[in-house]
Order: sequence, then C-alpha cells, then structure tokens
Amino acid sequence: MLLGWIFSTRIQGVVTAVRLTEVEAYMGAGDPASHAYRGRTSRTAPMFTAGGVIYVYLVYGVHNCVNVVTGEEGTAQAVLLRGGVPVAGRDAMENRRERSTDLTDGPGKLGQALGLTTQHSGLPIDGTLVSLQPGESPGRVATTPRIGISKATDRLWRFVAAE
DNA sequence: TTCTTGATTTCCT
DNA sequence: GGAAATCAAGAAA
Repeated sequence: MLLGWIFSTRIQGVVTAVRLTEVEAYMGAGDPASHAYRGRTSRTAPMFTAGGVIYVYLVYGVHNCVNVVTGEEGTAQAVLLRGGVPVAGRDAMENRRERSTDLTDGPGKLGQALGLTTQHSGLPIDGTLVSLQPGESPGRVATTPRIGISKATDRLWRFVAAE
C-alpha cells in the first residue's frame, strides 16, 4: 500500500515531496482502462519493466500524470498518483503551478507540482532524481471505483486516505 | 495517412 | 454547470 508514503523528486536541483493520499491501481493485461491493456507501445514501455521506475504520460495534450511501476517485468502493473499533500518544496510547487492553493489534489496537478513531464517517463526510483520512502499508513483507507475513465469502472481500485 | 478519443484542469457563462 | 485546450495512441480507411 502506497498511501501515506513520501514521493519526492529532484528536478534541476529543486527538491519537492508529497505525502500520498490518493492513488489508483492499473493492472495492465486484464484491465481495459490501462494504457498497457492493448500491449506495449513506446509510451507505455516503462510499465513493462521490472518496476521501480516512474511512468509519466500526457493526457488531453495538457496534463502530465505520474505513475509508479510496481509489477514484475512484463506485467505492466502501475499505480497512478492522484493526490497528496506537500511536505517539501512547497515554494517550488507554487512557482510551477503559478498558484498557492490546490497544488497537489489531482493527477495533472501533482505531475506539474513535482516538475515531472513525459521526458521523465521511465526514470528509476533510486533516489537520484526520484525517490519513494515508506511513511505512516493512514488510519482509515476508503476504497472506491476509479475516476475519469470510461471502462472497467466497477473495479474498486482507487484508494483514498480518509484520515 | 487521417480521424477519434482520452488516467484532466481551468476558465467562462 | 459547460466548454475549451492540445498531443499522442489506437483504430479506421
């Protein structure tokens, strides 16, 4: 369970970190809503690796969404980071978002606040540019249908920290 | 090669 | 509450 973990990036020397409060699971094969469902493409290639990397993609030609690849090689399992709370580098986030509120409460916002774009897709989570470390697990976790997709919405693969 | 659609956010009425 | 923004897969021709 990734909820409560600390996800941090160091882009161009700027460190930003969030505590994850909202994530969604994507299972690759067998999950029609996953980009990897129809097989490997140049965009989804990072998802087919052995995990421990990030997968960033562009939606609607506008927003960068960040995933953590968790599966074994070929399984294309990934977890979409939908939301979190800033714990470091808040100034940098406000600067990137050009806003001081609602910095990281959505997938596209999170990607922008952390400074990640498609050119960072496939980066290893090894603490060099991107790191992920266990944090306190939230007391209560709500499990709900996923959001923003038109397929397989009956699968309860969205996890929200309910405090 | 051309068309349609999307793991969304923001601005306008 | 509704629509626009904008690019890359995937499907169709």
